Amino acid sequence: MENSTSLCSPRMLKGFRDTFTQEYLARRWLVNNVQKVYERYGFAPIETPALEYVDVLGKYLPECDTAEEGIFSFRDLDREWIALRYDLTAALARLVALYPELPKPFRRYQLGLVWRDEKPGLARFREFYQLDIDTVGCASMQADAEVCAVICDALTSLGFVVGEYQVKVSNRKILNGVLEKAGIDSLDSKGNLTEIGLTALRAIDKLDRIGLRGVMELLGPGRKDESGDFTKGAGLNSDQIIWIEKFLQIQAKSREQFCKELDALVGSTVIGKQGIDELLQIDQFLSAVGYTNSQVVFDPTIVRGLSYYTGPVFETVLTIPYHDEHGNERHFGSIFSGGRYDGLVERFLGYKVPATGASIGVDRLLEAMKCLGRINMPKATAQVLITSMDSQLMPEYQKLAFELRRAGICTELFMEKAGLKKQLKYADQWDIPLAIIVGSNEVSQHKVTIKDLRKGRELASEIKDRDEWRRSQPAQVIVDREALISTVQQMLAN
RNA sequence: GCAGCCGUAGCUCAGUUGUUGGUCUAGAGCGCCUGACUGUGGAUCAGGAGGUCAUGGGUUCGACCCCCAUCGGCUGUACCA
Repeated sequence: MENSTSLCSPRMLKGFRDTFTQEYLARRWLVNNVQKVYERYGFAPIETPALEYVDVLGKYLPECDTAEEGIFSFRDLDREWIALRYDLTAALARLVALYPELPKPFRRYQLGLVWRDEKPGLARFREFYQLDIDTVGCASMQADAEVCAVICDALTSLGFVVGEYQVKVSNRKILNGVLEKAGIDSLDSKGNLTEIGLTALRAIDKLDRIGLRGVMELLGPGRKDESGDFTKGAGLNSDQIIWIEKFLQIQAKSREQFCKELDALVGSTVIGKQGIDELLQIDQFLSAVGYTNSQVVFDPTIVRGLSYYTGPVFETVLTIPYHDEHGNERHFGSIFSGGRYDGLVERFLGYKVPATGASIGVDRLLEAMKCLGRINMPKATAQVLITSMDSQLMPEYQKLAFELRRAGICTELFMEKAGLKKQLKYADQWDIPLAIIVGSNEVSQHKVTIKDLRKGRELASEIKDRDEWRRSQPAQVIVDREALISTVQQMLAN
């Protein structure tokens, strides 16, 4: 035996996962459904590399000659800084800039792994899938409204009904209007967010976690959480905070009503007015095609990722709660988010290219659906296991297997030497629904035995006498060899 | 990054407790393997395999238990383009 200290430990990077069949099939089902919805709107699939130059991703720090934290980066043979992509949007901007001849609007969707070198947590990984949809080169609010509609349709295709999800929409221009109204310089001369504006937006973004009072503390001097940690605030005065509080507390029965309330608050600022107009246009489209206020709602507390959004922002939540291991009621985080980013391509081309889109957190949504019992996938693809208890009969088993496969039935043949008991247990462990048993008895009578393991499992609770149970075998049938395929098809069907 | 809690079998954990470190060559449940059942999974019963008590050092006659360090995990918080 090797000394155990000389063995290599099969360890794995934290925040990375192996995906087994059950989860793989569930993800494939989810992705297929959503992609079909995307295509129904005329979006087309593309793919881009996993690696990009760090400066293209916008993450190069020239003064340090290194990449920003939070991304996986390294140098290649040419000593160039490159990195694994942390989202799909940066690559889309690069793509649009690299192929200016692409007819606009350019409407694409993309499924891909992205990587972030951050602290992993509950349903937070360092490698995960995103499934993005974007329209590039269309400034109309109809494109933004369409994104909301796509989100609703995608969730519908996964079995969610109205009332189980909510697309929350706000607009960065409104937030800027509120800050302006409160006398906060949120934008500098180039239109970028200032430090104080950034801190204020971060505070607002935390509303769902720390509550209104927590947000107010963060807007003012700062906040101490229950662990005793202190977070420095934005240092706003109470008059300024009241403006923001008024804004956050807007509640309206409808999107239109929300815009009215908003108008009273920030309609007097140019940027705020613009933001309200944009929301009204989105409402117009959505209302015209029947997306109700319970599906898409205007919500002042939505902020989204801090830098590149320039207009409407979206965030989708599941309104169904779930219960954690302690029995506490909890809610899933945002599963489908995005917004308008008219400035992203400007970095490459020198002029603005309007763009809007959204991204599904595939793994997070999958996790939620698993929690809710909305996805149930088998552990294996085989529907039938042909047991082999007599090696002399192997040619016959092979024939059975190929007949079933030619009929389109996923079939596995047990090839190892093992007792029937072990083989049936194997089928049971992998959730294979049917087992075929053929021994000398069956061969001499030109029959096959087909055992329904799912049905057997159900009936097992009624077992009283084992011998009796074994003699009667209620979950299996013996049929003519010729009737194999039709019987299997019939048994799989119900 | 900061703070708190934790690390004993494949998994979930017991054992360490305010007068104490010796009973531990360390247990349970689940899972796994074998058999009762020479051709039948899930029930029942019997048996079996599986642990350098995270790692390294220290205190001690003696450490799973006390002290220090390291590593790993969980939770909260910060950051998250």
